[in-house]
Amino acid sequence: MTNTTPKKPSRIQTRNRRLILDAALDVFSRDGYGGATLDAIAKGAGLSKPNVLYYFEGKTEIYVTLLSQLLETWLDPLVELDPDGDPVEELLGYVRHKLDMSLELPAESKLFAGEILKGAPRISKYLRHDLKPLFDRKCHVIQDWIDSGRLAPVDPAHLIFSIWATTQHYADFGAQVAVLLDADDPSAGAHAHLEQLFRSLLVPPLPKD
Amino acid sequence: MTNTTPKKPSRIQTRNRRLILDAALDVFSRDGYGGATLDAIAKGAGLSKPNVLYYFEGKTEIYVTLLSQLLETWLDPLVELDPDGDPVEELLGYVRHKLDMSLELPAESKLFAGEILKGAPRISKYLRHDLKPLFDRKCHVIQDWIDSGRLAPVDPAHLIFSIWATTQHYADFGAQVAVLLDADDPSAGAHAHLEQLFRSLLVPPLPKD
DNA sequence: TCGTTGCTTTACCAATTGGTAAAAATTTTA
DNA sequence: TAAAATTTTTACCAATTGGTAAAGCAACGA
Repeated sequence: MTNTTPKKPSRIQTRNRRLILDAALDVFSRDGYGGATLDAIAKGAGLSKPNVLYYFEGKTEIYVTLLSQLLETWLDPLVELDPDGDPVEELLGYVRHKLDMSLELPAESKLFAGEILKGAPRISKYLRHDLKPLFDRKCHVIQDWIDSGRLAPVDPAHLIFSIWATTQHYADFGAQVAVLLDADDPSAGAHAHLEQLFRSLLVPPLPKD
Repeated sequence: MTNTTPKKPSRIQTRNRRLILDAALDVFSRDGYGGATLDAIAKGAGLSKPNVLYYFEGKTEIYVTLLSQLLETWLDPLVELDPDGDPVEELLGYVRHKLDMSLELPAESKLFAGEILKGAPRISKYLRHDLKPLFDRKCHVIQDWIDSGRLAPVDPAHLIFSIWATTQHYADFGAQVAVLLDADDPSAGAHAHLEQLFRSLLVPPLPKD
């Protein structure tokens, strides 16, 4: 009875794979896939390059592992969108949650953005298999809310795009925001503005009947 | 009387520099600065690598030239925001213009996005010297509109961020949009949605008195 | 204590990269 | 047309890169 999943990882394996992935997040998000080097990752992890390659088959495997693990965390707030909650509050809560993630985990957001920017060559299958079904499900939820008159009639897909775009902007374009904004911390202003933006869009025109 | 700007460029110079910059736009926007190679650019331009280096001092100079030229084009619609026009229509026109640019020139948008994503290490001075003053000026215009009651009270800076984020999303995250959207062409839906999004935000609560 | 297994290091390599030197070819100018 | 200037090619290089081979070292069960 040969086991395909080769044993369970040792303590050292767990620790070092973690070290490598943490360092890789820094390097990949700063330099992009093409600009990142195994040496930089190894140095960041405090390991030698061949030692890094003992834990991962190559640069690409590190990158893909990182991204696919990331995708889960990243989609979690969308999963939590509750069909039984109050539509406007559910969506505004999602906006808040997404914005907080962008402000607190900019490296993760940037890593993902960089991959999409280049056409998602290495994670398009994850997009299709994980993201797309979830996206469709949530579009349907939003459409139901609209049909029941508890949400202004909007295009669900484009609404989600807008939420993603506006929230991630503070992470992905953080360098630009920092230059343009005199206040050092954009978070308060961003929260207030996005609340206003999406509330004015989403509140249904007439009371619930 | 020695001239610092060394003569005017010959016809060949003009043509080949154009060829190189066009090819570089493709390569840099696809592979990022780190992933791009001079060989790829040279091949794209139909020139040999040393020949490319006859026209530009190095990879970095090509990249910076491209970005600084691009910045001008990219900021042009913002320049055109007219203080004497109707506030809501001016801003919605800006949204439309910006969205059209993203849909029609995705490579340019991606190149710029990639640079900002990495912290704008090579164009931060352009951001400070060109973008920031323009940005401040236009924030002031918007604030005046608000103060005169012709625009809903919004944070001008964050409003501009939202416009940039939502419009550029269709270029920068085009790969993701393509996977998620069943319709092949997002442009119609995007235009309608952004019109709705920003109109509902910007229309002032009360008539002009 | 010995051997097996898992982890790490040293030394290395082939390919690619940005860039150069200088000759050759071409175009322009006188 | 001949000289001068410009453009292009050929041949090359040092540095970096992703990756490998294999020996050394550590841990652990029998």
